[in-house]
Amino acid sequence: MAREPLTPKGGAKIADVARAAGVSIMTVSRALRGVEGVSMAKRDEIIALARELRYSPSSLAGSLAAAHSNLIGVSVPTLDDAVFSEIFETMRNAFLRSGFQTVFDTTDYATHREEEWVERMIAWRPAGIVLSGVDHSPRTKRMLLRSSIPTLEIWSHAQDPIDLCVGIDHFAAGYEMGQYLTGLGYKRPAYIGPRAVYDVRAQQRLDGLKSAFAEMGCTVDPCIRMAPPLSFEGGRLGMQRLLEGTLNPPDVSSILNDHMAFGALMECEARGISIPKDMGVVGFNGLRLNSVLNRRITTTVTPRAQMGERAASLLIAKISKAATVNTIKLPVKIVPGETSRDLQE
Amino acid sequence: MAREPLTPKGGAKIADVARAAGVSIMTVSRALRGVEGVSMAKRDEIIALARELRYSPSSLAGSLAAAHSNLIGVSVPTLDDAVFSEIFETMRNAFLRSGFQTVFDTTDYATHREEEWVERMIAWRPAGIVLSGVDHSPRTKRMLLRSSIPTLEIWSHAQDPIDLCVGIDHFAAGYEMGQYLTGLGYKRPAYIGPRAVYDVRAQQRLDGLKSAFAEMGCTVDPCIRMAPPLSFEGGRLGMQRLLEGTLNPPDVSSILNDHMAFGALMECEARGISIPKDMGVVGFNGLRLNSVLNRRITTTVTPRAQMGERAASLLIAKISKAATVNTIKLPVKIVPGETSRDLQE
DNA sequence: CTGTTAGCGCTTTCAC
DNA sequence: GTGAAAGCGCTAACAG
Repeated sequence: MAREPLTPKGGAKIADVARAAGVSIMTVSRALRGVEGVSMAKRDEIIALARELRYSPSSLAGSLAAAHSNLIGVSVPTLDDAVFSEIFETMRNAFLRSGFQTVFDTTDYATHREEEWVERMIAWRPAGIVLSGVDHSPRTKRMLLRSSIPTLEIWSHAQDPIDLCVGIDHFAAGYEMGQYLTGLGYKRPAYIGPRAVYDVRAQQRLDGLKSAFAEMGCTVDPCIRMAPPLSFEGGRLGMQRLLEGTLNPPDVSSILNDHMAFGALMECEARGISIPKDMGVVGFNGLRLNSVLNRRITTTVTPRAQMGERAASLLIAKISKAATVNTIKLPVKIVPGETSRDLQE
Repeated sequence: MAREPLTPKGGAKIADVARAAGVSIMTVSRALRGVEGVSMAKRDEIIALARELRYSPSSLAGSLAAAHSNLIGVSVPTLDDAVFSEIFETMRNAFLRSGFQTVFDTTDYATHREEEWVERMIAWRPAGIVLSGVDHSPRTKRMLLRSSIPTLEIWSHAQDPIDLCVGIDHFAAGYEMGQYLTGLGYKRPAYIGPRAVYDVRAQQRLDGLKSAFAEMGCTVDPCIRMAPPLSFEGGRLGMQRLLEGTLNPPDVSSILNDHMAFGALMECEARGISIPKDMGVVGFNGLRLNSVLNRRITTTVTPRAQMGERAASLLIAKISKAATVNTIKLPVKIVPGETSRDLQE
């Protein structure tokens, strides 16, 4: 057994601390974990000694022996989108407060990447797993279900959650925006977004939008499909494509998110198209950028921070086997800006 | 020993697979890890059997026994800043390609949070650790040094790296921008950024800027110090404060990053201040937003993707004990936009 | 190519 | 309050 010891530079192990303190290994273990059953005096002495010996407990050994870890795995499609970095940040903070360590990966909206990640993650026996943004492969679902690891889906209010779910109703959000726009008198909407397979939630919103317009006998056309990154540049490029591809521009453009919508506005500005006079533009999410614009983009504000908060507490509750609901649906809010107007006026 | 087994739902362990295959545990271990020393036939059979039994290997047990894990810990100050999410994303991808799993946390620029994170991280005996954006506490350095875990500092070109380092020279970057601006004839610069203690790198850039202006007998004043989030809103608010606090506005404002600079531009627009006629504005980083603006912000482009790439390969090289350099300094590039002009013309 | 032995560093259980 | 024994699930080392 001549292999290098796992502990840094052959650093102190629990046995070394025990020897130094003249107590058993178990007493050290209890003292360091703050578990009942050690006299105050001994505890303090042991803690001081451990520090002196620069003892660093091995989470690997600890979790293996204890049959549970404090790891929580979180998967998001991308950090490129401000939405997911906000949701993620809130969750991570909440988990940290409860003593959990977040392990994390991005999937680029690819279900097979998510599947591989779930498999790797399960191998670490985490306390919980959070999935977001994409639909999951059947194998992903199966693995998760069998693992009996508490699992939470965030962002979309799933109709058929694996376990727990916190999110918004994307179809309804799209529908509401559609109603708002038809209410203003818009009749020839266009759409700029990702390819359908790429982002299921976006597609659900588009379906909602279409549905609302269909009630007024209108179709959403054209639907410009962009490749990632779906941010500023994608929006500008999308609008360029939209305008160049038609002789009869739409009266309103619904765009995947506020950042893309901003890019689109820049393209309009460059072409001398006046918004909202010549065309309406609406985004999605209510991102921070919007708050500094002198002419704000009409958008649907999503409750990202709240979502992260609620998701974290729901998952933590489940991990500690507290009884709770399984599903939370959060509301969105349409916030009119100066990129749309009432056509009847 | 009546505790619940760690394996999901009492799932199969390596011994179960061995029994089913009629071979020893070691043969299964070798077959599943793809290690030399198992006949093709047996290997395929074992793999099929493992799949059938839904065997999920425990990374906990595996890493403990093997005395190393495939975890890499990465700490960034914040994901709010597009810069760090880009660097992080590139690194994470590179690590993944090499079979490493990224564990991650944000520190909000707080050295004590970084210190706590490093302590937790070391407990997992990761293959490597990446630190970014902040100066480290003495205890953080000591822990890392003693742990003998390969450590890489990214973003800043540290003068005294713990181990490996990939970054830019922030002082030089600030100085270069200062020279560029004095060259254009600017004489009364102002600055909008974070508090000095908050972000050491930003302070270094400011020092460089000051230094260049000092050579022309000019001082950078006022320096507006904002609290986070240092994004769009912070920039707008900062410019508001700057303009309201003086009767004699600066001839150029150097702003922490492009997003803040954009916010500042919005404030100028609202007040009827024409940029660059009445005042110059420069940002930092060359963020994506800039690429869609019709009037781009003069900025310093930083090589984020390259930084992440180089950092990952350097750390991986060190982990596999390949000989390499310890430090890489990357160049930045000033890209003039339409928010500054030559005052001599 | 395959198996046996001896742990990795810690926590559980149970006895004192 | 404290300790001894018995693993957690896996891999390194060595012997065939």
